[in-house]
Amino acid sequence: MADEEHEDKGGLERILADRRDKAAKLRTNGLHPYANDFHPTHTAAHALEAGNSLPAPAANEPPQPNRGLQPAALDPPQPRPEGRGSAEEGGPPLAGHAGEPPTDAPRFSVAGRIAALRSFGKAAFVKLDDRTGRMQVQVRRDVLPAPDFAAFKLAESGDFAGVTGPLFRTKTGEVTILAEHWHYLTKTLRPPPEKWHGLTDIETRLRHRSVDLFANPDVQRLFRARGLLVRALRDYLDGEGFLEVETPMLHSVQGGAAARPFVTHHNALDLDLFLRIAPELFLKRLLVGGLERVYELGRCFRNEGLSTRHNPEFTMLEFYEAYATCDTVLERTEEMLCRVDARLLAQYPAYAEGRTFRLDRPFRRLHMADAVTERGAPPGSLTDPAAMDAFLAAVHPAQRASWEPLDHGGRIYWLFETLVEPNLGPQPVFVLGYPAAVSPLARPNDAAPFWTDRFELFVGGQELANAFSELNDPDLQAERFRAQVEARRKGDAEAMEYDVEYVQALEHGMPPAGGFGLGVDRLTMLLCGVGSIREAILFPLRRPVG
RNA sequence: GGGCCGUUAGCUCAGCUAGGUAGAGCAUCGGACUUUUAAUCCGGCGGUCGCGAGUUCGAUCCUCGCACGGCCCA
Repeated sequence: MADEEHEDKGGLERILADRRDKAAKLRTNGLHPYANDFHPTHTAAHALEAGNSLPAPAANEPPQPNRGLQPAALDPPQPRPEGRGSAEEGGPPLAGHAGEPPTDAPRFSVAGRIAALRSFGKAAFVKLDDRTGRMQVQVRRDVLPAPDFAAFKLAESGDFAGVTGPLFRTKTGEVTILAEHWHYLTKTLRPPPEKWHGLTDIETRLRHRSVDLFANPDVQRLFRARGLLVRALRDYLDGEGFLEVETPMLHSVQGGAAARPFVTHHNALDLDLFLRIAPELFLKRLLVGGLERVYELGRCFRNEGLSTRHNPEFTMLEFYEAYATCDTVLERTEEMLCRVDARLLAQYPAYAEGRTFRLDRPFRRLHMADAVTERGAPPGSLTDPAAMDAFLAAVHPAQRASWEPLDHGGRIYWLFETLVEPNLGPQPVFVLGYPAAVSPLARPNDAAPFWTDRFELFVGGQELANAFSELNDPDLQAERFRAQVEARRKGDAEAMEYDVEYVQALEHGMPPAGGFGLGVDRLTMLLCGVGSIREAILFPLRRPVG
């Protein structure tokens, strides 16, 4: 059949043709190669739990634990009556092997993708993967009806199938379904990746995430963990009385962060729009409106380069809380992160291994002014621009081009980024007190208005969160916007635009508030030990093929 | 933008500092096999060696350029 018709064809082409032939043969046998008429009664994990009460095999070799995916969130095991499933009692054995189920044993219907298939001619072992794990199935010609066995013979790894039958333990102790019914569900045309090494090439993995997910259990686990993290963040904030909201992603004014935006166009209005770089200015309008505690978890877009830490679209959490301050937000940050991490580790304890940091409260606090002077900046340079200029000229002449255009506050922040940030170490640390010059939306410190009440949280040496007491003085905000506009005029493409409507909203009165922003992709990277943001995003931006 | 490394069968990789137009394992196909755990055994099929130039009698291999990717730096 296939081998003769297609023997002149090359590798992949041949494989596709052979598999299409099998699909055609299924149809010839009256079976649908893309059937959708099988209803599983159990997941793999549930069936395995049920099988745990089966007696261990009598064989000499010690029982082995079941292999396969770590089950995801599931109900606890159901207690089962004693004595069920024993090979020594019940109906007549189906064949001469130990550990076989009695005829009155309960039946389990499980469906999934064939992850492995070991055939012995008249019998076979099959591994079925579903969302909860991996279930072993034994297929035997003396058990299956003849049409089912014929259908099974056309199965290969990657296909989807459903089986029904009782549970038993193999001689090695693995809980297994003895298939009394084999139901073909989906024929796959493309072969799955190599069964031992899997799919490892990062480029292929990202371009074919669908394959990556079913071929690499770690990847599926990572995205389940990410989903859990997102849920835990929501649960925490919901529990604290925050309202989840959705604000525009299409902005007509660029603001809320220092970043270059994507530009798009609305045809009907003939209007250029920006994809949002941050939701901040809309969320704070909601405080003016009286919502008091709001958060948004959603996508932001920044037109920047790609790196192991940057994807042009990324997920950010921002929350705003009336009557909160930088200090109370800091406390909340510790609490939220510790609680979220505890939920992660309760379900996926392995993510604690290999960490270089511990989320133990309280996190270290470090004032930027102290951090910079500890690294050699003369204390006087923090208050005296001339002293700062002299210090930079003496110590960092080679980087003059990068610090010279900056104002005094900008130079302090430059020193922080240059001297301190690379040496923060892996443990969590709150860096407190940012110059107002680099914090156009933050409230100035009452005692020293050159500074703002702001912090950034660094963990694993990476910036994770940013928060501050919000600036709600409309006139001062207007002044800050004017400075941003001036910076844009001088060529700073990341500076904000003057947001007239936002200032007007502040003129209606925004309650004093604290605000917070967190990179969800980075949180995932950090807590799950992933080195690249591309790994933590299901479909990171790639250059199109061709 | 700069430096280094990579691109060989559907997948994972050898081969490249001996230049003689390709190998292994898995998958797949044919055969054997009713307790496997990367099953085993026997026999097949499968490749414009990333793309384009150059050197050479001859290039997967050497040289140059390009594309794509990875890591590091800015």
